[in-house]
Amino acid sequence: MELFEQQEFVMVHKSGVAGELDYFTEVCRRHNLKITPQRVAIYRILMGCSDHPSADYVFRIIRSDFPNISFETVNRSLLTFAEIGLIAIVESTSGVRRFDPDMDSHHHIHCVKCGRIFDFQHGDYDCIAVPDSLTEKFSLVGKRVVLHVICPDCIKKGLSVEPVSEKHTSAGT
Amino acid sequence: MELFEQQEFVMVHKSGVAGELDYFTEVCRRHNLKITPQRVAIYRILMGCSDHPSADYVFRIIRSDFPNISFETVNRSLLTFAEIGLIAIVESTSGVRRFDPDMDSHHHIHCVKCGRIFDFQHGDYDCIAVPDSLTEKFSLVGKRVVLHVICPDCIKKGLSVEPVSEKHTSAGT
DNA sequence: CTCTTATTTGAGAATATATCTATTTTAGCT
DNA sequence: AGCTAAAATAGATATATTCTCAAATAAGAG
Repeated sequence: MELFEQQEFVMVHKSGVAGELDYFTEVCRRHNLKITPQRVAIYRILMGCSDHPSADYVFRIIRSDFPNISFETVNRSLLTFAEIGLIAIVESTSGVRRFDPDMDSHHHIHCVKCGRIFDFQHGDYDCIAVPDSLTEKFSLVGKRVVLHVICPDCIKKGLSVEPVSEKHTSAGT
Repeated sequence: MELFEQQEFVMVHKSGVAGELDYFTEVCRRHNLKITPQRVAIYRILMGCSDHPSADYVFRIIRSDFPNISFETVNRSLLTFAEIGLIAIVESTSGVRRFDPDMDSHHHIHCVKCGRIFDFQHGDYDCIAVPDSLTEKFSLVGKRVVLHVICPDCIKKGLSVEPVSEKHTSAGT
């Protein structure tokens, strides 16, 4: 499962609802991964997400179509997808691993109270320069700005609110 | 445990080995937290870390001095310290919560292969502007640039290396 | 279209991580 | 020294992730 070569191909034909599955198929082929119904279903769900689903979230959604699928399959597929660059793993502070189906350049807002993560676009941030001293040592895969905030909901709730458990609260963004 | 007011005080007298415990004491007092031997020991360990320890890491270290301390105490103390702004919780992709004893402005390099997190300083990044449209809605607590890379070790190890388990591998940075 | 094989799936157990509860201990005040 | 609210502890529980291996199957070969 090579990770190095993926970058040059990313976004070849990702646009359009029809093209998404072609893209998925192509990337899987390139990495000698079989196209299974489970993987297709998982990928479809990811493409319908505008937030940052956890494995558990995907698992719960997919079960309505696919009652026998195992959590293990969902989780392993997500990790595999991340390895071949179909999706990303989001940096988070909540202790639950979250995935990001959006591979276009974007940035994140983390609420330090509730752990929610919001996406935002900002052209200025897309083109920040990375020092040569770093690119000499590290192979750069991506970059992003992360803002730590207290979100409007948590501001409303006031100062003494504990972070909520994210168990079973949709994808938790 | 108020989170809002902390910013203005950060770095009041943090410099110097001697000053660190004074600072700790002062912040605890301000938040009506008791100065217990356990908390002091945990804070000392944090101040000796140049990386991003997990609760488990701190727990294992502290046990050599403090054989009876419980994991619960360590974990709760770390969360408390984060709440009062003595340390930060680091965004990570490994599924293990990590803490950052360094509260000065700095940025992170995440290895997407092994999950290690490296700190770096870069003046240009410290002063990136945050759009008004965001600060109007969100209460800004901090900001940072996160670079996603493959680290030198993982480059050396080649393409087909799986992410290593971080169980018992020091603090895992 | 069928055979073959390496990959993938799924069930259950194991491990890792984090939190809760109830009880005992103690820091810090008087 | 005594009091009291806060904190520490042990143990149980909840949550999240990974492992193991037998059974199922995608995809290429014939």
